Amino acid sequence: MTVQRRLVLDALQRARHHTTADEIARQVRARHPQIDPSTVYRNLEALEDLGYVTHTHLDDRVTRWHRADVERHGHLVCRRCGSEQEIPLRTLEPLGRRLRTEQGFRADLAHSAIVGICRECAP
Amino acid sequence: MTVQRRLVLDALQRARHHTTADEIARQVRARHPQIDPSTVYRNLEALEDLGYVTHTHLDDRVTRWHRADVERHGHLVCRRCGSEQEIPLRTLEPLGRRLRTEQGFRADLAHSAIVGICRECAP
DNA sequence: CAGGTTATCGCAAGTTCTCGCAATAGCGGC
DNA sequence: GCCGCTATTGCGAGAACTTGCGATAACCTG
Repeated sequence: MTVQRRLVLDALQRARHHTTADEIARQVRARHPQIDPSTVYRNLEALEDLGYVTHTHLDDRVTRWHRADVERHGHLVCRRCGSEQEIPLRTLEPLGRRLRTEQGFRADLAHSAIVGICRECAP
Repeated sequence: MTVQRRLVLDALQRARHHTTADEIARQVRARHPQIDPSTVYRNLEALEDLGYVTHTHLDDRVTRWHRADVERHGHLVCRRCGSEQEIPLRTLEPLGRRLRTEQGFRADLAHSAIVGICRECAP
């Protein structure tokens, strides 16, 4: 556990959840400008391998990072207005069970948000 | 419908499905090197707005493009071995209905692959 | 605690995709 | 066909990562 790795973890601790790697890099570099962004990116991956952090995919492009100990949950993202909504994993579990029994596939349904049109944007 | 747009559509027609924008740009530029990659990217978006093409997200990072007239289906991607498996949308429909009635959310369950561990990689 | 092995770091260059802008091509009305 | 308007293009710059590499720090092992 190096200094750099500690700083990445601290920044992640401070930001409540769903932070981008870029944002973390910015925070770390605000206090320690000599730390390279690539170090932050690499440490997020390393910390994920070690089980300290996880990432999810909310909207189409950016990866969001958070501590591994926060409660897991699903996401609904509206493709029209961009709103993000959290839903309990319980809602997704029936599908998880089905994929497990029918395909032998162990789905991680919290990993990617479900894209669609939210109630407010529906015609 | 400009020449460039036609070429992008043709390249997409030729590649069976799940092509990357980068690959399409490469193909188009093989014959017409003066066409800029940014034009390809912009045209994929434009063609999507026009309803000719769609994109999905398979593994974590790259966007995959395909013609809009191919049958829609879900994807299971193994995070360990990277294998991709197609599943009928029918399997995902119960969840779609549930999100619709409980949250008023119209989910597009073909848009993002479901990530997990496939049968072969399971311990 | 010295010596060697391995992991990690900072830097620089490379990828892939995005954006702003001036030039231009397509297109409808005359 | 010509004119003017708008959409589209190529180009250059830039954002957001990724990768290769030599230097350095961490960590065994005796």
